[in-house]
Amino acid sequence: MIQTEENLRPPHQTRQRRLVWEVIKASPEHLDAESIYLRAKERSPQISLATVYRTLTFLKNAGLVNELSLGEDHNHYEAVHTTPHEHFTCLSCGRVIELETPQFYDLARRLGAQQGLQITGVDLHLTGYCPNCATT
Amino acid sequence: MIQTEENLRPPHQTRQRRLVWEVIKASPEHLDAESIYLRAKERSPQISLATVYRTLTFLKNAGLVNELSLGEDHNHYEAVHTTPHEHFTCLSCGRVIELETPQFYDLARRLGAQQGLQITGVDLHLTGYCPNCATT
DNA sequence: TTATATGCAAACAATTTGCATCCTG
DNA sequence: CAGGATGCAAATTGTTTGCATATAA
Repeated sequence: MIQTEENLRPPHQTRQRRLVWEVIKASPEHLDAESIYLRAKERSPQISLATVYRTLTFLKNAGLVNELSLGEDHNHYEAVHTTPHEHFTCLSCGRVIELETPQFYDLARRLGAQQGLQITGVDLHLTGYCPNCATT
Repeated sequence: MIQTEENLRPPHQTRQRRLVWEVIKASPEHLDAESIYLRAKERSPQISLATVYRTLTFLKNAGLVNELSLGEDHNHYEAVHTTPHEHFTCLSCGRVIELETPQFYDLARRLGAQQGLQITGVDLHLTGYCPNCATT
């Protein structure tokens, strides 16, 4: 059926959706679907992994959650920050560090504009060695 | 067996490896494994997808090929350029544009250093609208 | 000749989907 | 009560692996 003002309804507010969203918001790290599932399960043992994935899609569309590709074979998720930021992964210990460097966004927009590109998203993933692991 | 100077042999030079490498070098776009497989198959019909994947791993380790995550559920591959560059994906038409903007690398190294990070890799993926699709 | 590379098919891991049922609004 | 959301299991997709055979050096 075509969605019209008439029949369009707001999405349902369910225990599972609230739960997944709370798990993501509560975590300082970037969880993958499995971890979100396990944490949600602690509070709602019947929740299924499929629902977690469906909810993640829902939250992404709602603009509440970011999906991250950090070079692994599965994705990670984070609550959308008010301020844009980047991710750094240490090649030695695997730690992921967040950086708030708006300079990248300015630079991206500026350089993009020079080529006629309208930049709406900047996804920067840095790799290298963190202070603990740096060789020098 | 443990690899020593004694028993270490150079990798074999096979038709399949040459073929996969030529396909990648010859393509201006960023092919995925399946596309590489299909193109290689035109010239060597018996080649298998498994060999393509194994060769991609081999070429990555050799530093000849880059693996790209462009937001899809599968990876893309490109020959390593002499100059670093970034990728831009148009959200409207899907076109991928390459940008050569060393500024990002300088900025990344500079900002990283400020936090004690030794940056070895900069993976930047821009999204937005290309000149044809820009709404202005 | 001998370790390495290949092809095939089976195994895997992450994610998606069909369907019957449940539940929110 | 009606349409959306869930749970379960099965299906898909991208990628990897075991093993017998073929091949480069």
